[in-house]
Amino acid sequence: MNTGVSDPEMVKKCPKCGAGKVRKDSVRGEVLCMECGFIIADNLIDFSQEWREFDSDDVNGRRRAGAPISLARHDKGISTEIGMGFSDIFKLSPKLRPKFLRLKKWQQRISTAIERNLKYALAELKRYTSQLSLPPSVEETTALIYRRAVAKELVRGRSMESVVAASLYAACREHGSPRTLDEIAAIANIPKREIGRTYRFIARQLGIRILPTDPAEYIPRFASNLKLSGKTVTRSLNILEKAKEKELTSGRGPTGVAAAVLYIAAQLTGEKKTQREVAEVAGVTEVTIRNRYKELTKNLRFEGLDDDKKPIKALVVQAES
DNA sequence: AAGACGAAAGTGGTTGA
DNA sequence: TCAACAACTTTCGTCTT
Repeated sequence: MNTGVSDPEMVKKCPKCGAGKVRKDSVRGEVLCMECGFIIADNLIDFSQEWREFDSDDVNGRRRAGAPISLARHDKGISTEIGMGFSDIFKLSPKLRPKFLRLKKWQQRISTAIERNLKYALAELKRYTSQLSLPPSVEETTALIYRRAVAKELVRGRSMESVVAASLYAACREHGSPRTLDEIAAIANIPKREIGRTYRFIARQLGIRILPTDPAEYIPRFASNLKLSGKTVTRSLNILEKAKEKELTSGRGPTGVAAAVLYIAAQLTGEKKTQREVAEVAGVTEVTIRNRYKELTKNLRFEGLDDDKKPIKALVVQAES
C-alpha cells in the first residue's frame, strides 16, 4: 500500500480523518488510525538494533558491522565465495592455480546441493510477503520455519512451494496477524487444502502449537478493507468479547465470526454494509454470516431486546434509541 | 431490482471406534 | 480405515425494502 508516508514513525495525525489517535502496531507492522481504522502505513521495517552494549567487552563483541544476519537470505547474508575477485587467480603462483580451481569447483558443488533449493524457496517467499504486504519480521519467521522443515526432511514428497506457503501461514499466525488460507492460496497458486494439509503436518512435526485463531485478529484488517470506522472496529471487538463469554465462538470458523460481528457492528453504527460485501472480504459466504449473527443475536440478547423475527432491525432500533 | 432470508443438498475435514 | 459428525458452501425460491 502506498500511502505516501515517507516516515511512518513521525506520523502523529491520521491523514484521512485528521484525528490524533494513531497507533503503531509493531507486531503486525502497521500504523493505523484508531478513529477511522485507516491503515496509514504497513510493511514497516524494524530499524531497531538487536543488541545493546553494556560494557567495553560488549563494544568489541556486540557492535556490529555490515548488514544484519538475515534468515531470509539463503546464505544468511554472510557467505564467502572463493575467487569472486576477477584478478585473484593471477595473484597465485602457477603451482597453486589448479588447487584454487579445484576448491572453487567443490564449493560450487556443495552449495548447489542445498543452497540452490533454499535460494529458490526464499525468492518465492519474498514474492509472497511482498504481495501480501507482510513485514520483514514475518518473512524472517517463515524462513526459520522453512529451514527447520528442511532440516527435518519434511519437504520430501511435498512441493517446495506448498511448504513455503504453509510456513508462511504458520508464521502469520505466530505473529498474530493471520492471513486466511484463501489469501495465501491465491498468491501461491496452490490449492487451499494442500496448504492446510502441509501446514498441519509441519506444525505437528516441528511442535508448533496449533491454537484456533482469535477472530479479533481478523477484525481490523477486514474493517479496513471495508472502509469501516474505528468506532465500528471498537464496537465489533466489544460484541466479540461478549460472544466469547457465552462460548458462541468456539468451534466456529474465526473468519465467519469476525465477519458476522463486523456486519452487526456496521448496522449498529449506521455504516451499512451488505452481507455480500462483508462476505467478500472475509472469504466466507453470506449464509455463514447469517448463521453466525442469528446465533449472536439470539444468545446475546443485545441490551434486552429480543425479537427473533427481525433481529437486525431490532438492533438498529436499539442503537438509535 | 437489490438485499435479506432460509431450506436443502453437497463438500472437505475431524474424530473416535 | 471407516463411519458419523459439525461447519461451511452452493443453489435456489421467497420475502422485504
